[in-house]
Amino acid sequence: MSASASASDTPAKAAPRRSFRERMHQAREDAIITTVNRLLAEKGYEAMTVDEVAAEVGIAKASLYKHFPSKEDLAAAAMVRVMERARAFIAERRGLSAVAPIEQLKAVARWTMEVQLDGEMPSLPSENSTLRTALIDNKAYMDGLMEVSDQLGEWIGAAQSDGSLNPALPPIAVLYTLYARACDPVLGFLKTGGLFDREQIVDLVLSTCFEGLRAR
Amino acid sequence: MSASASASDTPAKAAPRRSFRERMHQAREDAIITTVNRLLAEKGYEAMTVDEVAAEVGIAKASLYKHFPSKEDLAAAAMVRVMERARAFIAERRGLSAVAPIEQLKAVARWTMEVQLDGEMPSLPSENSTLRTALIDNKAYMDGLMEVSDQLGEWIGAAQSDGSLNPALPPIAVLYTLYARACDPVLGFLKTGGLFDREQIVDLVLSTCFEGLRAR
DNA sequence: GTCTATACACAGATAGAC
DNA sequence: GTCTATCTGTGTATAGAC
Repeated sequence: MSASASASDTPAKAAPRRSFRERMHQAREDAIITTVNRLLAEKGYEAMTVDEVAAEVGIAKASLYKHFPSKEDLAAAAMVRVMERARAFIAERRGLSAVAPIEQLKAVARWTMEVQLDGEMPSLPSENSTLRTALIDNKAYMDGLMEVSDQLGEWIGAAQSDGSLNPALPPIAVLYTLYARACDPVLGFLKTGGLFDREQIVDLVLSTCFEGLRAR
Repeated sequence: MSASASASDTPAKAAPRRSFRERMHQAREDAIITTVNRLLAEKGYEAMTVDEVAAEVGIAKASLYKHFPSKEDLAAAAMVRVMERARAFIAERRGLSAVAPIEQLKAVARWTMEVQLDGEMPSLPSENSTLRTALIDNKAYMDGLMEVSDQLGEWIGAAQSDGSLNPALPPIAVLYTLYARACDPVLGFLKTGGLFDREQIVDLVLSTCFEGLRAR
């Protein structure tokens, strides 16, 4: 209804102009999600406050609520975006068909750990949080999770078939182990220690993950 | 001053009677810590409320604050007790001098994971929480942590010397990797999946930890 | 030391003007 | 959609009687 109020736009340019506004809108929401993402990575869902988010983004709290109806949706949006990034990364790797499956899995684990080290991995408090249930009801998140899991599952199966990945391990356990790298506290511990640089830390944890602690 | 008000006690029995009261006091605090421990494991520090603790223990919130001056102290007490349990476990294992060092490390990792699976491992939110700083100022906790780390460090060094543990890994990285088993989300994931029983889960994660994902 | 009742602060969420 | 101002619930912590 109010859409035709300012209908004096030239028909040819109507679409671009609305597109521009939507781009602005999208950019604002992107900035919000980026902030939420960082805060979620730093302090977790419970400790993050909406006031804080609004302050860091530089807008009023009420404005935030025009974009996202609740704190849960705010956090869920951040989780969805990370899942999208993961999907994009995997889709890109998928093109490299010459790479061995186990190397693909290592690449994904490495990417996950780098994201966490960069403070961009919103770690959800492992057990029963209100956020958990919200995510389960979030179609975008669950779809992304399923797609990522499917692709990883393929690589896991292939790696077990070609003998590079331990065939005795249930694929689901391997999948969970890879996901767990996203919130592995060892990365933060080693980073705080200050003895190793970013690449060394990732290499170390990647080694313990795939090669194990025991000598070979 | 008021201590001598009811000084009609027979001198011989004075100590036992005060001991009894202290036992009651200790038992109450133990019950509190047990509840805190469980809630901390279930929902984490931020999500746990003092009201909840009081309700589950079955006493008034004000009474709780007579035992522990703040929520942080409450949580810290639970962390200290777990650390004490770890120290006790390690001290016990220390007596088994015939056991290979790497088996000692595995035993500790196994114990840690079992405690977590039993919902008795209060996982502190990995990053900067108010609880973290409180623990650093807690002498009992830090002393326990140091002692545990020292003993594990000895076993790690011995295991690397006898060639069972990968000598290329920095001991500190091994230590952190073992500590990380206390909050490994893979345990909970596999438990929720319902496909494996408790022992299978522990064996699986212990295997991925020491043997790695890659085939040997 | 235990209770009931309450102070105090702050978080999530809204109202309503512009 | 953005703002200021506010409502409402809830959480930590205390007061004060017993």
